[in-house]
Amino acid sequence: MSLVFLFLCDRMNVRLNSLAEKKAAIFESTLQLIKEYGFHGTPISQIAQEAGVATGTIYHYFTSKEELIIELFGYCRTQITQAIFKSEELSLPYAERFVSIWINFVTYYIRHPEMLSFMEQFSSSPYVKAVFCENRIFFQDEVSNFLSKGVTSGHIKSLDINIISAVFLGTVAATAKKHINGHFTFKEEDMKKTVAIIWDGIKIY
Amino acid sequence: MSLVFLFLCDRMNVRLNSLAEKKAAIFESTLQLIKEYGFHGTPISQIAQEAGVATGTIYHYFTSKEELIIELFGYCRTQITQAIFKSEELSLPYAERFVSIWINFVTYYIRHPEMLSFMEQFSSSPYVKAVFCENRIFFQDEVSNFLSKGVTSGHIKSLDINIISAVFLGTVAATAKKHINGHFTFKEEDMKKTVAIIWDGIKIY
Amino acid sequence: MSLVFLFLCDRMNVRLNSLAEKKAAIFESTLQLIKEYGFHGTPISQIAQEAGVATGTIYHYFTSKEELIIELFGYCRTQITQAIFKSEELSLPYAERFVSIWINFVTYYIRHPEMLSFMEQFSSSPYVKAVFCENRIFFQDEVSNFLSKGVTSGHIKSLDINIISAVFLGTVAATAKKHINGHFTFKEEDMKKTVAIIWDGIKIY
Amino acid sequence: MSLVFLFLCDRMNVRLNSLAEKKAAIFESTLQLIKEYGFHGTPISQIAQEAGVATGTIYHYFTSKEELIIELFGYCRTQITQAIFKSEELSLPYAERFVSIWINFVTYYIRHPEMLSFMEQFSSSPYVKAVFCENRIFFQDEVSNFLSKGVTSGHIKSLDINIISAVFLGTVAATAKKHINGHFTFKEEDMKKTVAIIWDGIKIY
DNA sequence: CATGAATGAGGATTCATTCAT
DNA sequence: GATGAATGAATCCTCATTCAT
Repeated sequence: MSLVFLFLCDRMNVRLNSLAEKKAAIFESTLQLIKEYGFHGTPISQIAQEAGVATGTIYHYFTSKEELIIELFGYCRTQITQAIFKSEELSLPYAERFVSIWINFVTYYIRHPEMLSFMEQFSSSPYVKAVFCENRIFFQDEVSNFLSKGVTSGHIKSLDINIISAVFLGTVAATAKKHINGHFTFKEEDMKKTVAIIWDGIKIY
Repeated sequence: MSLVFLFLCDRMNVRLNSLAEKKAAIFESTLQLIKEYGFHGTPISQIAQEAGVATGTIYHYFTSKEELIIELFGYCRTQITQAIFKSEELSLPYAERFVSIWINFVTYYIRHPEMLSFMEQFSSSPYVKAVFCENRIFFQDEVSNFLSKGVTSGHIKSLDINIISAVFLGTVAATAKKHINGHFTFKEEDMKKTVAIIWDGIKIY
Repeated sequence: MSLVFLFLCDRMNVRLNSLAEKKAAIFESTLQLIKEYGFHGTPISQIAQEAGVATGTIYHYFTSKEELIIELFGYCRTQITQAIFKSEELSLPYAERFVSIWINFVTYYIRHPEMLSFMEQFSSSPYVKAVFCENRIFFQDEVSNFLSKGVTSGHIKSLDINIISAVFLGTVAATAKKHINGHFTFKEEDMKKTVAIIWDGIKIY
Repeated sequence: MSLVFLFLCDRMNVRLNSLAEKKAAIFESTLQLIKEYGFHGTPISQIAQEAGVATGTIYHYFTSKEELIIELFGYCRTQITQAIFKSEELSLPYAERFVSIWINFVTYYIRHPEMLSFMEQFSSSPYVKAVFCENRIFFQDEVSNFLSKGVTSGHIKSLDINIISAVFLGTVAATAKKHINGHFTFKEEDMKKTVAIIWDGIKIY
């Protein structure tokens, strides 16, 4: 490879990184602020300041605050999906993976309360409409697929996927919220007990 | 009793009624608007217009928008509690009441999507802090009491109340949301299947 | 008439006046500022300040800056029409009225340079489109009517009304501009000479 | 001549051309945008995009937006002057040239509505002040000279040049505007009738 | 009590201009 | 020279809140 080629590659990487990095910085600052001050109460100016960029810069990356919010949802979904579907757990038996994913999910939310806060606020805001066009079900792609496989593979009772997914995701969110709000500190053991409840109700003996 | 006294009583009743009625009108208009336009995007002026009162009138009933929101939360909790704990079901066996309350809850949310929308938005907004002082757990008073009784009476596994309540409330909200968002139409039968899952995981055989 | 009736009338008058007065104050402040700083370069905040009201107040009277501009055009047209069609000149012979109206027009613009400035800027801005729906020709209602009558009554050559009106209005604006810009001070006599030019070309001997 | 010299000449020509071409491209894109979106509503960024250059490039050619606008005015004046004073009409008798120039002017504006729009907006904007230092009268150099000559040569009544020029330029602009706005389609014949009006009022029999 | 005009601080967005590459 | 990302002051507009009637 010529030096020129390497040089260009390098420059492109730098650019790509800086773009991705700046977007990520904006996303993270938005998440923190939304968690603290709520969906409203987080002006663009503050997001910019916290992200270390100028107000106008935000508008190079997003055409409006709404677009920022909607793209942020995509960012969160990606982050969450990566965190809960660990490659090293792919080979686990279904029951164990079910438990693992549920616990990973709750653990991720507990470690990233700003994600939970945002996802909850987003899902009950009018913005959702904007995403429903492409994704009719929230975590359909990954979580629902995983649960569907459980049904077809005979590990899970033959219930509608929406029922199962409501139970799965509903308990994840409620558990994480209880923990974050300080009502109860869920330790590994407590989480296991909690998933056990729903796994017992869903599994095929 | 003199006529004057009756007249005064009458006027007072009228006033009390009209006060309660006006507050309710404000609450309902707020709920509808928040459902449609989100927590932000619902100015006081619009709430007033929709409720058929002047902007300034709102400030006779609530000192600020925040107070309106917080009182609205109380209003919702009362409405919901009344709707799910039906007096005619008081005598049912615990298992049946458990199922009934869960279904009543989901059904109420489905019939009043503006309530669900508000409760969800409220619970992930910074306003919650204001209510947590008095009520450390959301439906502690009623729902948690009911679930606690299940533990002490030996119908429910001896798990921490927070675990049980997370599962109960989490599935209620998730189920109602799935229905309202149009992902799945939960009929009576589907709801029964859904509660069955968590009841199976919680009950003592 | 009862006192109550008079009282109500009085209050209504006061209100109507204050509304009309406030609108007029906003209009006048807008005209002055647009004359001085141009169509852009006149922020709403400055208009408000100059008119002695708060920024937000402007938005009680006009839904947007654009609406303010468009209503301002209507205001100017009314003012101008009142100024150039003097009732005491109604009985003059056509030729003399023609001259009079032209001179009144130029004189009005010279005395109200902010009106000329606004009308010129407005007529070459994209806002015009908004008014053309209702008024296909600018001063059609009054000026064009007057000129049309000249044709039908046999005082003016049988030319298309658009030709005559272009000549009439074009010279009015150009003359006033020359005066205001300080290129030439048009005295009564000079104006008479100028109208004479176009009257000679238009009249029927 | 050495090759090096030719080479340099060539490069300089290329540069001059490309400079002139790029400036012209910027001018034309500015004119189009101003016509469509008004004096405000045409950001530098859009001008750049339409002209096929980068935003920053504009600032190689003009130190500021204001300078661009003012230079654009000069560009327009040159273009217009070239278009209305046709060399092949130099030998026509005065009366015919008068008519010709007037018609050329209107025709040019009709073919280049963006020029009329710009000239009108410019002449009623605060920018004019910047040009008035050097040119106290708008088309003094050319049009006024031509009209002055008419007076001295005895073809035109002995009126102040400002009066004559107001009538001449005022009717040109008004006529072109009426045509462009779609109020009336001025054909060659109609234009002739229109100039005739003012020529009749100005000429010496 | 009720009204709704008035307020003005605050927030979203734009855009002329700069500057590192 | 050319580029276009970055800047942040400036602008339009909103909306919670007040207060005279």
